[in-house]
Amino acid sequence: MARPTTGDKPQDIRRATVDEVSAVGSTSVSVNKIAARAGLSVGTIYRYHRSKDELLFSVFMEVKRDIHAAMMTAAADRQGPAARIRAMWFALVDYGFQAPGDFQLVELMSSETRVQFSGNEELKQLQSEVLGEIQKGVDDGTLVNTNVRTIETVLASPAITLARRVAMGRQVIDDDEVERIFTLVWRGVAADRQGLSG
Amino acid sequence: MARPTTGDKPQDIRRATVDEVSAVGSTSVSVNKIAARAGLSVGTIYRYHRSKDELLFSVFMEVKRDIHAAMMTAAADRQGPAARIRAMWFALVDYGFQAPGDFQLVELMSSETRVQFSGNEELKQLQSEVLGEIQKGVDDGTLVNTNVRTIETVLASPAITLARRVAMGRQVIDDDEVERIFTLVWRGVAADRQGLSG
DNA sequence: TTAATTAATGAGCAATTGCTCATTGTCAAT
DNA sequence: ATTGACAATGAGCAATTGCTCATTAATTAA
Repeated sequence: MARPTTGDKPQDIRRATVDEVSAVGSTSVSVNKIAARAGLSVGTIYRYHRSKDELLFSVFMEVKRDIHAAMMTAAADRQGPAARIRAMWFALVDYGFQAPGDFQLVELMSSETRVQFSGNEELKQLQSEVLGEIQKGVDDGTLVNTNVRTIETVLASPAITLARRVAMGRQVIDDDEVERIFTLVWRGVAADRQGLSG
Repeated sequence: MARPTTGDKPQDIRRATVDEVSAVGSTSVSVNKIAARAGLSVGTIYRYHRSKDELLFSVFMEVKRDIHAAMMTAAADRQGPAARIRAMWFALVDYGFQAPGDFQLVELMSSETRVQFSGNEELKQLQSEVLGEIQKGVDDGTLVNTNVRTIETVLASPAITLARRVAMGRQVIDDDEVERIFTLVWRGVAADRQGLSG
């Protein structure tokens, strides 16, 4: 008894938002242009989102969830902290390789001071799940016995750097380089040396 | 035989630009607001800079030079790659602590695909000086024998992450955390272990 | 004084922004 | 057919943008 939605508008909007943000930046992005890119009218965007801020934050959260899910799925069939963390790390980098725009959106929006960010419970939840995986590694002696956040910083930073480079198309990064970086990072955070070559 | 400039306008413009960019982002920044923040009129900005793009890029380059100089100065009186690289690393983090806005501007502008960036000779020069320092470490056996760019990525990424956190005021980072992070990173890139505790 | 030269101003223009809302399209039930 | 309900449209508004340029301020040389 109503006009049905044609196509998958939310998905179109998300795709257009990611494309536009990764093209012009998260702050100078324009709703009018997102609508044009999605092949929709502005009004339609405002049927699905209350404001520009809400639109950006909602797409940001979707992407965050996807990245988190990719990491957790990769870890799912691995046994033990070493294999799980390695799988999560490569999943993170891989996500950046396959969806550079998604990654750039997250990066750009994280570089801003947004009230919505600090204090968001779901965001905290995702973060603590990752820290939990690291904690297991510390507990069983796989990882060096230090602050989990410290370890997380050392692990995540190069992964983010790598993914960002791909997102910017600045340079091509081959699998060997990714492997080399993980090797160095793992040397740093692993408690003992497991098959290292000077 | 002409009206003299009063005050240091270029410096006022730089400060206002850094503040405005770190407040609203590099793409949505407005020349009108920079002028207002600097206590100048728009026209004056355009006496010193040809366009908005040129203004942003010129301030970006100034900051880049400052950061580079801080690293090189810190390394100047150190002997040997280990001490020099350590000094450079802490100088980089320290810069981010003391001038968060500067750091945020560099970060935000580097996250964009700007034609001016790739192909800029001065930028390449700064980068190659840093890589040269690392190369010395590889040559004399201090650092692990792998690609210098790989080592640079592993070293720089957490430093950038740290500085960004400070820039965003997201959390307070004490000296111990900085030291802990450097310890882990150095474990990763150093050829042998020098006084490490599991 | 007067002329020449440069510094600095800020009203204002064309273009673009986020967002609204009157209108039209499309379905199910009557 | 007609009606009620929702989906989707896009012209248009008030505000803001990057930038211009006619004007004024401040100085020295003649």
